[in-house]
Amino acid sequence: MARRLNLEEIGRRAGVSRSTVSRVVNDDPNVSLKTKKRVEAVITETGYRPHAAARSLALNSTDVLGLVIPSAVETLFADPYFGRLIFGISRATNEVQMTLTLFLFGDVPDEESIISRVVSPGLVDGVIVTATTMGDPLIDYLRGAEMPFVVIGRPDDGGPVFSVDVDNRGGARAAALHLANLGRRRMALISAPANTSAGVDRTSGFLDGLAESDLDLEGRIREGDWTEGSGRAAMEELLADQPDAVFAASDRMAVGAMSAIRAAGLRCPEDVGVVSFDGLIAPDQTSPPLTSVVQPVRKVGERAVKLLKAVVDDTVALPECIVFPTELAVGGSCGALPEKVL
Amino acid sequence: MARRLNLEEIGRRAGVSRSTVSRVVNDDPNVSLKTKKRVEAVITETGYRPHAAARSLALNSTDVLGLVIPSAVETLFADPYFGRLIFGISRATNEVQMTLTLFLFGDVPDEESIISRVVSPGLVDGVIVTATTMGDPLIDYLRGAEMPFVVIGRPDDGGPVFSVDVDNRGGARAAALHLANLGRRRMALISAPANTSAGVDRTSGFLDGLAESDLDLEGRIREGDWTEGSGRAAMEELLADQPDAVFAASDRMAVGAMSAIRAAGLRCPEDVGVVSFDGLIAPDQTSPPLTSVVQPVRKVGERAVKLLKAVVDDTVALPECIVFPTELAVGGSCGALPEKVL
DNA sequence: CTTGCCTTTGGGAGCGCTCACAATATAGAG
DNA sequence: CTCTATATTGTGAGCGCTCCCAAAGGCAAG
Repeated sequence: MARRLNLEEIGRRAGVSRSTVSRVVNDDPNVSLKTKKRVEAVITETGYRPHAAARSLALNSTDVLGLVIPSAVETLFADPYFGRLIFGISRATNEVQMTLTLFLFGDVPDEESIISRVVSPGLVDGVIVTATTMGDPLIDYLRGAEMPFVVIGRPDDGGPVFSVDVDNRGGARAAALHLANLGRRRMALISAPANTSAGVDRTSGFLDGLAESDLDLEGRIREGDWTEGSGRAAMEELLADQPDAVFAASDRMAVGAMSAIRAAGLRCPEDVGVVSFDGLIAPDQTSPPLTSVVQPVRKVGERAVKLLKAVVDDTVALPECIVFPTELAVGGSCGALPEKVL
Repeated sequence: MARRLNLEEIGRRAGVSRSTVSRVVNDDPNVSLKTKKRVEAVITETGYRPHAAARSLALNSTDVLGLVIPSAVETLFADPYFGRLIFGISRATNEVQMTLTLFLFGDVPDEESIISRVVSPGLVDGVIVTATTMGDPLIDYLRGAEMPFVVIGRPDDGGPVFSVDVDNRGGARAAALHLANLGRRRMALISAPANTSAGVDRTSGFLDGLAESDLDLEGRIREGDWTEGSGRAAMEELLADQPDAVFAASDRMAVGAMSAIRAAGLRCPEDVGVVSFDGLIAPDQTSPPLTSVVQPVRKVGERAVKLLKAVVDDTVALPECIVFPTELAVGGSCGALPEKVL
């Protein structure tokens, strides 16, 4: 009665052997049509489903991918970026008929136990790592455990890894050039944490663009922590230096900056132009709509999954770094009229 | 050389049997200290980690929980609710030393393949289901597959299920009473989708509160879809009826409503008071700060995990429905002075 | 020295699956 | 009708782990 449903049992009921049932389940063409029908009937009737763990053990492959976010403090999660990324990765994972498991680090005590699960064999076939900070030991753990992985972002050290990133530097540079073209001269920067590759790249890209325009920050720079609150605080300080434009390294920080500008009785874009990075805020969510460097978050997620699958299947030769271009989406916050979009 | 690391191999190197190594790995006290040390040394030295799938097969338990969100359209994901919920669940899962896998339904083609994975044995020990719509067949699939599950929200039909919910009805009622106490008389409602239990409960709770105050909506009701845009559109329509207050069934919709109020040249709270549900928006993110019915999202997630674990471990008798209370957090948007908080 | 008890260790079987290969059935050609 | 070639099915072994029980070792009491 309480006999566990397995290949043997299905075979018994259909009058065939375990192998034949296995063939049917796995769409092996070497089964006669008649047998196949019979077995399929029994499977539907019993509601049999193969045991995933047994399959994983035999195949030494789980069809599960992991997504590791080592610095998932709750505030960080308020950023729409992660929702979007998780969504994109999840979709792509579904598309290749795999399952996604999530490793979010809360506080330090978790860490060790999570890492040990991440790298333990037989749980996931490979992992996507994102939001790492410079010098994060996780990468080395993964290497040591021979767990296939793909990094979203730019890996910190020179070691060869597979990675998917966006052109943070180019995007930030475009933001600077755009503001310079609009005649802004006293620009300010709300940068992202310098212990992340995105933070570093966006800052240096913005400085590149300024330099090309013969401009300089002259100290009008504050580091935020991706949050709206930090953007607001940074802007409040920066306003003392009377900038005529500000580049915030993330949408959330830009929203904070805009509220600080408004609170100071200044107008955006007339008094202070704002350009941000991410492109995740819908035009009708801020007024004026944010001009932002758009990064293709979903594409990044999808590409990361495809790349990881290739790494797992060993169908890719050398570590490759894929970099997606970014694009400036002009709203009203920078002072350009939407009609004047290049 | 390329000998796979397993219990047998570790045992060979430590001069003991696979059973002894297993005992060491699982902290079985029946091992002499000397042996234990020796085995542990080999384990550290080799970086051995037990094979999760093999373990799962032998134990018939995976230590993995699933989180199923069957209606994860991308827009839905823009709501801070899900980020918060996923975070809470993830933390709680880590705390009990388990792993979380995510089943997000994208579009319909995914569905079947995802469901079949959700209910397939050996992948997860149980699942938490949230954001279901009325009549979602998923619940029946889970029942049929004998997969332990816990629903977040109120299950649609009468069938006995384990569930964790918040007091949507009581919270919405409190919102109505609060506004009525402040002297508002022409209230409007931006409701959440009527095919969700939260939508239904928040609407009926609000109506309860109005009735107790001898008030009526008189048709000033529009259904939103949780998004900011839908809140804005709903408010634009409702303004024609000149309401003096509005209750939006979610924070996001309230933010949309506030922007519609502002766009119409009206003031909040003076002309139209606003109360929302969720309590996920920081006070400094809107001006004036939102008065909102706070639901303990993280607690809900944590409780769901604990309950599911109890169901999986079979340490709980009858299906129980846990309902968390909600609490009105008074900001400025309703017209009450923060000092006047009851 | 023997006996019995408790601690510690080892070996067999089995979890449900896949794979390789052997065995059988089927069919077509001679 | 026999013989091979091919299509189809069954069997054994093994993936790495846990559990159960038997075997071995240690120790104190008789």
